[in-house]
Amino acid sequence: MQRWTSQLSLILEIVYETEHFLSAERVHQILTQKNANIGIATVYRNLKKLVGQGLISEISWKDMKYYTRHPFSNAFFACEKCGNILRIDIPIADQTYLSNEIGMSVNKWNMRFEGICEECGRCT
Amino acid sequence: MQRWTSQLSLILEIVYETEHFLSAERVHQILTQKNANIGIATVYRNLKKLVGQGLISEISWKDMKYYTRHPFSNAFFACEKCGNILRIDIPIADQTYLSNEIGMSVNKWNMRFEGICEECGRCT
DNA sequence: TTGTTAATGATAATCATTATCATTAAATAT
DNA sequence: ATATTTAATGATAATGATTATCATTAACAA
Repeated sequence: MQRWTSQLSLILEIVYETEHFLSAERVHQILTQKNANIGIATVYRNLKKLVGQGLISEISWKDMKYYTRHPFSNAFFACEKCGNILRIDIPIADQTYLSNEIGMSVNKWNMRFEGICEECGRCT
Repeated sequence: MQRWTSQLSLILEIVYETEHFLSAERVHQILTQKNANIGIATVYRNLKKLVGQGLISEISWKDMKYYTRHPFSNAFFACEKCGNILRIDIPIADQTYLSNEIGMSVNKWNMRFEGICEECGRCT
């Protein structure tokens, strides 16, 4: 059976209070800032577990994995300059709309966009 | 300046004659089958170079990178039943349209859909 | 044909992630 | 409340895909 540990709780909390994507290392950083002394292995373990339970979701970009509180399907924008990964909401990202557009029943999707984010675009 | 080597040529050829995604290791395997004795480091190096030149494109899936002859941006549909990965063309996948929709300049995108394909849907 | 230097190949290094294992602490039974 | 069971933790070693290093090779221009 599964045990609800304080570590798991804290990690879930951090992912849930963040709108965008976090790497495992970033989660560990935040934990340290909060004076929670949790081993990096436990962070990796619990993020993986939470994905398995469908509470959060995971994407791969370049050489790392990133996590977000939005389970399942996501659209995200990765800035080529600052490296931030922003979750975005786009109207086309609708299950029914997509199924019609594609002509097959879509259960899950993942859209990755790369470019220059608003902030980086402003300060050329 | 850049040099057109026999190794680069062979690697590009292999990616171009394959419709699906290939890992670096798979490319190396195929090279070996063709009796081309090319070091694995060269395979990685040249795949990366070809991506940089926009001749092929790269995705990250789980813990590995995969390469396809379709440059830059791709839409794929993975059938959960038969496991086939179909490359699809969808009208929403237009650079300008997407940039407007998202509000940031999109240079590159990648869409992965998962569900039941037409054929599998027909013969429930 | 020769000189320059980018590319190669063998392999060591890197680095994100996972496995190991002794110890700790949830959850359950007493 | 206490003891028991065993999943979870934390420190760290191991893994594995990818990248860096460097002596050697081979494109390509002169």
